Amino acid sequence: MDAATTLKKHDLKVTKIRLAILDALGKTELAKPYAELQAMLAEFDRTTLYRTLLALMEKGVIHKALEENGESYYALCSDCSIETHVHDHMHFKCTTCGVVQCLDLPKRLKFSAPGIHIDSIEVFAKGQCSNCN
Amino acid sequence: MDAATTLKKHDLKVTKIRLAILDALGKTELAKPYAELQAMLAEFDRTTLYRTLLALMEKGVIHKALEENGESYYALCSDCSIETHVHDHMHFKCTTCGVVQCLDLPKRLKFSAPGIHIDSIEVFAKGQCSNCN
DNA sequence: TTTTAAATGCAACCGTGTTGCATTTAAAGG
DNA sequence: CCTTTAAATGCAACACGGTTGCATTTAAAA
Ligand SMILES: [Mn+2]
Ligand SMILES: [Mn+2]
Ligand SMILES: [Zn+2]
Ligand SMILES: [Zn+2]
Repeated sequence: MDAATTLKKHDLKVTKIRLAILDALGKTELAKPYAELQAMLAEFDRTTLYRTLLALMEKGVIHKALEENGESYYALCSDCSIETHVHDHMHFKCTTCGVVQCLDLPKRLKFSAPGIHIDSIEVFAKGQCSNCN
Repeated sequence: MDAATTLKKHDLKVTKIRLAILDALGKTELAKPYAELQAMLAEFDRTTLYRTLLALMEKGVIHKALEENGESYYALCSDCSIETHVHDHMHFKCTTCGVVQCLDLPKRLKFSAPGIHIDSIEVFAKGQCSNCN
């Protein structure tokens, strides 16, 4: 599906920066750091980038893969909508080359603790990617 | 063990702000947001707070429990040192009252993916704490 | 083509991260 | 208890992302 169709499906107007963001994130499971997005989208005002990322996240088009040392990484969602945000995957960062990717989880995670109720679980792993080991 | 002894054990000089940070974090598994620490430690320069948090983390006295929306939460380590940083626990945030705590994991986590090597895993869960459900 | 709610650009403010440098201080050694 | 000095602290300064208000532009419905 092309970017414009994706936007329409999520009730988002088709605008230049939205197409550019989807293009920048590509079609892979790789996440991009905010600074890199900002650089690729330097023609747009950073406030617009900020609000567009918020809108795309809210509508389930993209998600924040992780936040580390004040740096945020963004990636495309595979199958989210404004009412359903499900991420059955973990996030992995290669400590050698710095690449961040979304990886499928072998099985659905299930934790419990006395007295508390868990709604969602995020997993973040670090190590070496296939190119670096 | 008192705060001064803890600092000495980790090769840290006993200073006012270090004692104050350990005092602020208390003896529990509860994590404190940076802003709250900053408010409790307003008598110190924020640069000193910044560098002291870095030093305490490096030496294994405290750890950053989580980063969410640009806000960092800090908590005491239970058994870390400068050469060994092991956190066999998950982090939990109550979406109702906002409390963040370190929770023991039932079992050691083990994930794998083709081609990659995983060194460490962090788990972050959201839900309702025992006071809020 | 007209209309209008939504999107964008711009200015402005805030808080945190980060570094350099001068001053103060913890604590080791005598 | 003094002296000494590496480490810690305070202060200034800058970078950068988050956030909001408001005026202008624009996507797309009618
Ligand atoms: Mn992801
Ligand atoms: Mn913890
Ligand atoms: Zn790598
Ligand atoms: Zn609660």
